[in-house]
Amino acid sequence: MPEGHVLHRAARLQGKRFNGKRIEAESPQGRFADGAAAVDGQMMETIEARGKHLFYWFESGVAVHVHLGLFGKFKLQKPPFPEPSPNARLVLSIEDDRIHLAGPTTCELLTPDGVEDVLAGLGPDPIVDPADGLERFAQALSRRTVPIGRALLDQKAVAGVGNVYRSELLFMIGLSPFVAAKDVPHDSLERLWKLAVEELRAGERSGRIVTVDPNDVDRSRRSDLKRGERLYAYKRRGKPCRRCATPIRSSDIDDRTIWWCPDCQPG
DNA sequence: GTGTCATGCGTAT
DNA sequence: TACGCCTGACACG
Repeated sequence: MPEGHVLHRAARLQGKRFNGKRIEAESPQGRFADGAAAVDGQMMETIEARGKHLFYWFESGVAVHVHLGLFGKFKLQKPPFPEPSPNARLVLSIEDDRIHLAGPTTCELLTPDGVEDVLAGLGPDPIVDPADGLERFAQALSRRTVPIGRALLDQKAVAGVGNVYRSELLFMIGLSPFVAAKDVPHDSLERLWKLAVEELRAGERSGRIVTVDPNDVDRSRRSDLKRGERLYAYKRRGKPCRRCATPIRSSDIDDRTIWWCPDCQPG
């Protein structure tokens, strides 16, 4: 589930194990062989996430930049380590832990300047910039005529929100995805930002996206929610809205599907 | 077994 | 706007 929370969680959990350790790096698949060779045997200094991007910083000052795209996945493995699958782009090992990365859109070696270039293309990250991000978020949207549902996927407006969160956040504040971004009232943008902060944080902590209020599904605790009970709108086309029972609708904006409740999100 | 779809995004047209 | 890239889960027969 590679929206921003996944990368922040990976940075935290992997960092706990790997920071300050000398690592072995290899690319069984071969497509990152040169990069793996360049960092093999180096000390891992820190692991940082920003939006949907992850950076492994090494003692020589270079960074490995990973973007999972739609398919990429990390696995954390413990000894005895299984044979790396042949499609593993990158495997980072220390004595007691191993990071196994397969299917990323991006896995590249960058200089600090290269990292700066990536970061320059990103807007505020709700997890990194909870307090001062709102102003930049609102500014980025203030002149955009595109629908808010589309603008939320623009990583330059807000870094880390993906297709699940955009449907869920808009449902939660009762805003139609089709309103032009520039026409969204400031107090709605503020609620949207604050909710993004809360929800991405919750996702980072739990490792899954759960937006429903337990009262809306008749369960006592969020963590008890089963698959299919955790979201309000995403992938629920035709199913009754959890708040008003109107069938959830879906449509495409720029070739990505968005789901919404026509009654709770008028417009 | 085969086909479809997906939590993303860059590039070409 | 369309396509390509990359993998895995699931529906269907």
